[in-house]
Amino acid sequence: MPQSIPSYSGIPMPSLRRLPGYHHFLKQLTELKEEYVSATTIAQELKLIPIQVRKDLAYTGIIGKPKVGYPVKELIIAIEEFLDWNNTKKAFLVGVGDLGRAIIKYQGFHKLGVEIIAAFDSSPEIIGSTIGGIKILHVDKLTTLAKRINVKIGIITVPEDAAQSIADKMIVGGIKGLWNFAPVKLKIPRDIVVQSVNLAASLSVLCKQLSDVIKK
Amino acid sequence: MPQSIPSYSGIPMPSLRRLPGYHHFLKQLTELKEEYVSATTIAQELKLIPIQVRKDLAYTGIIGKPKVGYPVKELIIAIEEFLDWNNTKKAFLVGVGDLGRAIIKYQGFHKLGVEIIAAFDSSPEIIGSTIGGIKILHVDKLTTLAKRINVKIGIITVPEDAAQSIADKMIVGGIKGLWNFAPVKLKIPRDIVVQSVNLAASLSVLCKQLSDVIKK
DNA sequence: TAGATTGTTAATCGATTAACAATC
DNA sequence: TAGATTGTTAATCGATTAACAATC
Repeated sequence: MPQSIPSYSGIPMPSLRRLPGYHHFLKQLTELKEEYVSATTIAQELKLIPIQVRKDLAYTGIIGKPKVGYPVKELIIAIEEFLDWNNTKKAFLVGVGDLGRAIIKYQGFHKLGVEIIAAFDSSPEIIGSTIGGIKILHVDKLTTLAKRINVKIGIITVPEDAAQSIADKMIVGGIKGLWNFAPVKLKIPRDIVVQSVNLAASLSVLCKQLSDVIKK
Repeated sequence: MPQSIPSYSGIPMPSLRRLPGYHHFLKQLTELKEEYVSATTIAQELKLIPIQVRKDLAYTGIIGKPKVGYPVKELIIAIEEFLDWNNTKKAFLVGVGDLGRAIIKYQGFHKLGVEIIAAFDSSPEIIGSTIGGIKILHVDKLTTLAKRINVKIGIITVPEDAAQSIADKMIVGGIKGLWNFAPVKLKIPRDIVVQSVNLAASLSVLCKQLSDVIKK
């Protein structure tokens, strides 16, 4: 089997990943009171080509006007609907180190419809404290609480060796989507969705490109 | 122009991104004192298929033995050499918030050959202090210091609106590779390499897959 | 109107996967 | 030896890019 992913709605993964970038730029345009925007303009800003932008946007169901472009407000809404940002999803975060703290405090995920309800750790010093309005609880409460509150997303910011066991607990608690920052390939059932943020991969690519460029 | 990337050594980007994962698994094998490993074994562990593993590994120049597999130690070295991990590269980090702190403290990047030499911020409260053995300096010193010490990598962990100007400073300072955590498309000259960690894209993909799975 | 832009259908390109001979 | 595994060459698949008619 390949690195096959649970059926998602026909959109290619790269297109899906580009959509938030379009949204971001469109939001800037609304501040400038622009009513319409062309694929050409978007492409220039994001260093893409117009045809690619049109293809990507088409997946959201938006319909543009020839000669005019896309209606900015409608397009923003189309992207948000498509990405399901309006549907708030509850999330638990486990592992309140610096990275966990950064994610808890960062306001930007609300607009993606993700709301961190509680955070968990195993260290007695921080359990009971509050960060960015979020209570830090003991990991042991994770599973039962997840079940009770019907939490859908689990954010894993624990060290590598704890990641799998935390993932297991989350899954038992009924969590369906994992956002994983630990450098591990999580072993999970088919019906669970995972996105891993692979920092080592990203930095390695940078180093490799750098050494190639310099060598040349 | 597409999202074209500076000439890197013929390896496809997806293969390049998978290499650190292979390395990680191989390191575990050495602890178990395994001498050889087959593509099949690696594939199972990382949920890939053997042929893909063989193709990826071939880029490093490793030569395996039919029927036996790949020599683990040699393979580890081949990956490290290929990714240029043995060649230590100096890095500056700008933006000492929680995320910046997390990256400074994280030990794992040393093995990728990246050494954070100094960190920068604009907030007087933390300038002068030390985090994880790293001095926090004022951003104004960034450019001249980068030039003097010959720093190659810049890590950008500042808020969105500061990212571009920091990138500019880094480039003036002679930095050639940017590791960017701000949700911005940086505008940079051709000879500069960028890897952006796009958290919004990652989380959006998760949300979309989740809503598709649940809807079904 | 003329020209810019959309959306559709086709062509290209590159990564993944398959087939298979070579080999330990 | 027989069978598992590598590495190479070919086929497939999917994303990107091109071509072009439709249209405001």
